[in-house]
Amino acid sequence: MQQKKDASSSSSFARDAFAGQNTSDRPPLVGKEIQRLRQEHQLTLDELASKSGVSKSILSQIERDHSNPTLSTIWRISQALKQPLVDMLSSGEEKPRFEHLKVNETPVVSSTDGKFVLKILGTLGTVSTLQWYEFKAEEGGILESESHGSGSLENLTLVSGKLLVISGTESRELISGETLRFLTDSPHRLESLGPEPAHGFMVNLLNSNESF
Amino acid sequence: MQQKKDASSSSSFARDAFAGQNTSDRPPLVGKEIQRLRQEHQLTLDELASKSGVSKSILSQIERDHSNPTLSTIWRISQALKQPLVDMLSSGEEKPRFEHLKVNETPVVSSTDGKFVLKILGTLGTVSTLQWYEFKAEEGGILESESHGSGSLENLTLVSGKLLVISGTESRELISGETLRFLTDSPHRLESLGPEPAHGFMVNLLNSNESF
DNA sequence: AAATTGTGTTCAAAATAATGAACATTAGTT
DNA sequence: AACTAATGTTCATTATTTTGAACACAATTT
Repeated sequence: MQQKKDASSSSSFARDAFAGQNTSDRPPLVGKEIQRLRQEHQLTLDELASKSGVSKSILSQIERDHSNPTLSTIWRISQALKQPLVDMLSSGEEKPRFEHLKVNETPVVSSTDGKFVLKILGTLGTVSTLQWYEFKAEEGGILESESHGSGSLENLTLVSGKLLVISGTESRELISGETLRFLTDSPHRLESLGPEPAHGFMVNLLNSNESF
Repeated sequence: MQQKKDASSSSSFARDAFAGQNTSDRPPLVGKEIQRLRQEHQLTLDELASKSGVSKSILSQIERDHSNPTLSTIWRISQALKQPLVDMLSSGEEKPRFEHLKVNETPVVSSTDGKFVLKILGTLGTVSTLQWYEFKAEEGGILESESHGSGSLENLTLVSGKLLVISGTESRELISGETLRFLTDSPHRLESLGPEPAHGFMVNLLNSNESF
């Protein structure tokens, strides 16, 4: 279907009015940043076009935030400008100093029987993979996990209750206040021994070397 | 112009064969990561579709890397999953290149009056620098810290009590069950507001060079 | 000043991302 | 097993991005 695109007033992507600032309720505006980088490298649109393989015309539009670029387009531009893709996006995106997760916003994972509940407190996937959780498990609650990959490490700290940890053929019993680190390169299992519910904190370091 | 899109063999975006790993000569494959996050939040495609405003069908294709999403599409998904856009992209992207790691500067954690107690649960200094703690602070307990370096991030989860967090000029009040992440590239301060003692977990990512 | 060259913008056409509905598949019940 | 409900995939259509060529404009040269 053919339609006007560039006419100044009729683009459904028109956010020209906001071009100055990202108010965090819209996708980041990458135009300014791309233009800045291009000029920093002293490239013309033509030159960047041939370096990146992205057409000159769309570059022009992207720089003016008249187009909503595709992931692959952004990526090709970032390559040509030797700039980590992520930096290009984050520059325009305002970085909230605080990220405040309210109680009901914290993602929760629970075992099939609902007796073992994990609250996902945070993740970091950039370098190696890191995730941390708060867990609560009533008596008998069981959490079974597959291997997290070779070199992966799990760190448990028990605040209250009693917890049985089995990894591979070995097992340990944790009591309140203790911390246990163990390899999770094989299936493993946590079980709340009760009688009071197990409560604690878990930090997982996933070794993402090669596959994931 | 009309053309087949989804037929398994004929997409110009077809990189299915490479789906396992990003060799950094292609745009990042976000599918796996998006799917992981969606499942972590226990959402179905329908649910994520309505939360994000992105159609179910394109979500399905994006998760399988059969489509080359638009910036705004990725952004809407990241919003619905409460995940910084940048993290979603970087996870699949750059492999753990070895970046120059600064010497592990252990932060000076000063427990001013002894009312604020930090238990060091673990550290990881090899990759990026990571430390985690359990803390307990009776009413009025104050923890003041210097900057941990630019790009450093602190993650607090409060299990019980009430906590006031001040970083730079901003401040937040945390209540039981909430999580707060904030930049610690400037001096910051935690204060237990009581009356019951503040108890929680803290994860510090020091100078994790990637903006979050 | 006219011509030329360099640079960014717009146009019509082609490619493809996004949508909503229909379809397929699995999981759970009667 | 047959039905149903829930979830994911594919289809036909629509909306948009992307492209290459033509255009406009400014700066420099002759």
